[in-house]
Amino acid sequence: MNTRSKYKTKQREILLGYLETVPGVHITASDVCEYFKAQGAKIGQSTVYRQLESLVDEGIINKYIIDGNSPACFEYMGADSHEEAEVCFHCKCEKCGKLIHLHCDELEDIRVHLEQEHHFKMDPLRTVFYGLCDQCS
Amino acid sequence: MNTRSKYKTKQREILLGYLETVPGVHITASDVCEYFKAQGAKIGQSTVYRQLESLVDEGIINKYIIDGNSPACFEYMGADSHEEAEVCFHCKCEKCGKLIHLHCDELEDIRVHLEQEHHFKMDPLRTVFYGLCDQCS
DNA sequence: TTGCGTGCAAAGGTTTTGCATGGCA
DNA sequence: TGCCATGCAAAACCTTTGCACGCAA
Repeated sequence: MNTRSKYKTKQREILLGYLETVPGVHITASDVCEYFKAQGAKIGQSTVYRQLESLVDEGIINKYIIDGNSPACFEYMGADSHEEAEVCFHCKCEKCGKLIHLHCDELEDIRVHLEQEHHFKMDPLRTVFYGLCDQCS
Repeated sequence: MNTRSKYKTKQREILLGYLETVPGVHITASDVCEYFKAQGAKIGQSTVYRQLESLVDEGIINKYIIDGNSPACFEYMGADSHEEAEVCFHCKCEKCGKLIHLHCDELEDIRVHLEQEHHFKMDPLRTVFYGLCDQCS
């Protein structure tokens, strides 16, 4: 998975450094671009997209597609994430659009249940629970 | 949910008539446009998008986003899906696109769990489990 | 030196929107 | 008649791509 040859460029270092400061937070590509701009670092958006894609391939960050029109979200998983890191589930409020991420054993159970009883390998990265959040319901 | 006032326009009727002929098949917005073109019916793409959105709101069709860049898929769920019928969960295979309908108590439990423990009112009509089906995994 | 990474600009494709017109109730 | 739906075109949006240059190893 991370056998691909990788140069250690300045851009990659800055990006990784930033992501490490926001673990468990959802970041969009344009968030990253704006952070770079605020830092005075001039980095093309193509580079941002390409680096993010690489980091996803390497398993260092995860990519979430919450809904088709809003931009994809990325989340730092830690450099050691290939070691069975904690899985995260997502709930999206249909009214206010808030995104909630849950770390919950009970939800983990249903993944096992789906696989064992229904032979369906659920992908937590892609699955989003839609509904109404606390305030909106 | 389906209290919204709705005119019964010709375009809506044709669209619904088409969708009913392809239950369990995933259709894109441009598929619909091409179907209309083949039928000789001149219907703007804005109308297609707006009608599809309405039908999703009414629970008559479901919308699936397989990946952020390819177009969204729609699927006919049946006109009676809003009648508190049996609650049905959906699993979508990311590889072959197959859609699986599940009636399962254990899945029903997580809905209760999400509401009681996490104060999140999950919407089963909208929520789709993404992953790999039996054959594809 | 090799060839991957970068940056800019432009393209790509899907979906949304503004506004005048048409059609349902 | 009142209001919603339609249609056209243009815009918006995120993301990808082509190509020349720069930089890591």
